[in-house]
Amino acid sequence: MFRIGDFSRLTQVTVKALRHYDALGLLKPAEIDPGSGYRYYSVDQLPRLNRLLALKDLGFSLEQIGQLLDAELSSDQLRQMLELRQSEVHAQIADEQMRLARIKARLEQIERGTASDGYDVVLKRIEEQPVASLRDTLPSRHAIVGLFRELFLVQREHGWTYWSPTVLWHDAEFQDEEVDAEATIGTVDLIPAGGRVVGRVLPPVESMACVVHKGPPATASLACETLLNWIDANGYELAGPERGVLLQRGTPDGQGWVMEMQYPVTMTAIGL
Amino acid sequence: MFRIGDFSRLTQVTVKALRHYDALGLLKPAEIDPGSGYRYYSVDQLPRLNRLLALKDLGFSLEQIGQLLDAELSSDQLRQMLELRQSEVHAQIADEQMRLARIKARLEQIERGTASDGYDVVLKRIEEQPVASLRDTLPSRHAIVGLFRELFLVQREHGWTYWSPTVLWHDAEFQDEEVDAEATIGTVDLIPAGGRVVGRVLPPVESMACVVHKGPPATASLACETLLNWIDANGYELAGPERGVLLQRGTPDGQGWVMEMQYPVTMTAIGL
DNA sequence: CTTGACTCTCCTCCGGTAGGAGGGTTTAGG
DNA sequence: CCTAAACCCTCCTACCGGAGGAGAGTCAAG
Repeated sequence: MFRIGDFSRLTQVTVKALRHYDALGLLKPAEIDPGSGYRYYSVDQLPRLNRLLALKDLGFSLEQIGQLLDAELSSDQLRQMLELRQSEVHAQIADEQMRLARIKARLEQIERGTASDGYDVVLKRIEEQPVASLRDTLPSRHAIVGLFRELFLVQREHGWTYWSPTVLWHDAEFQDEEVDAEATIGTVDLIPAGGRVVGRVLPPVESMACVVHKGPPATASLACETLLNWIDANGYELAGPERGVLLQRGTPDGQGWVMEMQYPVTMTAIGL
Repeated sequence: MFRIGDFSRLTQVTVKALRHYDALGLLKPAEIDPGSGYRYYSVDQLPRLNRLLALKDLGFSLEQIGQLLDAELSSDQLRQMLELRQSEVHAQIADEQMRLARIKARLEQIERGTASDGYDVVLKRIEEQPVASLRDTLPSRHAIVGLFRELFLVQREHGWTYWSPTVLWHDAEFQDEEVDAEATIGTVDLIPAGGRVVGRVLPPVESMACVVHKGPPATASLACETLLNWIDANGYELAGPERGVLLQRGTPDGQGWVMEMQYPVTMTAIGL
């Protein structure tokens, strides 16, 4: 019979942990002195403790270990739990490797001196969204202003409430002539059919890489660049039309503008 | 200005989290209504929140993020923190992969039907230990009994207190003739020089793979087998003499014996 | 004016211990 | 027999990043 300190030295398990396992019912001491409350352990308990430690090493929680220790596990059930655990660990490793990729990308950014001040890329889910939409082929990207002017004319005419003016660039690659652009505003009002402005629902996007750009729309190129670098460096690829969301309209002299550039992405085959 | 719920929808960050960041001083709302306590956020706060989220994605704690956000980080300091983080993530991935290996080994054990009932391998550090030692070349492993008999004769003669009778098998490979064996007992008493029994200190072992075997010493072969399988399956290799520690002496009819088999191990080159 | 959606603060919970306060017990030596 | 050191006990708090809920107050639309 060992006192808790001796048993702790024997097994390399801290006294605190042994008491904790006792409290959780995972490893009751062979005997407890009713007078002093001292715990006394016997060598017979070593196998149980070792099983506990082995399961802990496999990453099971103490609660799960409690079930596994007492449940006289059929080897089939044990296998199931192990397989579950295996896939969990797999998932976690994948997670950590992606994190590592992000850190590396960041470090490389610093090495290259591409400061990308204030641009931080965030990956998020975008919900589907009902919009009033006006799509056309434009001579250049700048012409998007005219498209929105036309859209807002219709909006004011019907008195629709709206939010988040958003442009979608439908061209697979960047170009500055014959641009396929779509101007949209979020709204729940009914859009009459037959006009140039149509009602539709923007599809949800599972993975949208986003940066916020403060400044007039024309100065957003560095933001876009940062975003594209990030996407490349982290093993993603473009998976749909780029969006530009106007979060706050500024003044004509360039003050107060805030917009968010959004690129739908998926993992590349390499990343998986 | 957004109320917390709207800001939450905009950024995909839960209301709870936003309040938490406020409490920690990571992201104070642009304005708080003194009457109602309502938090109001502005688009100007998006860049800061995005930076926070980006750092969180890299695995920094909120406390670290607090420093990074406010410290006007020199890019050099940032790089150092990123590199530190990188090595931490590396270490964690290595950890998880070893865990995965252990789980796989366990699953394979089940597949093979090698039940290995009650044998659970534990890796621990063994401290250095002063012992009285008697080493000799034996005709067979069984002859270890005679070696211990001689050792205990000397022990009783001097009245040494002792603990943990331990045998060390010095042969690099298993053999059953001309066995190089060492019988030891832990003791702090002074061992006189000149006799067959000598005093020495067993070296500490960083990684000792151990199993506890209940039953007389002669029946320990399954335990050893389990241990060797485990060592192989988990990417370790033998790194020193095998030890057998007698934890509880039983009766001659085989009742009450408890011993621990110990193999010093190191990672194989592959494992690293 | 009501209703329903929204917000506030404050509390507990998760896991697996670590650390410490405050007090009792055992053991070895003088 | 006495004392000091080492050991043990229980109970409380802290860590991390929130989630969940209670109970109460606030806002906007009809």
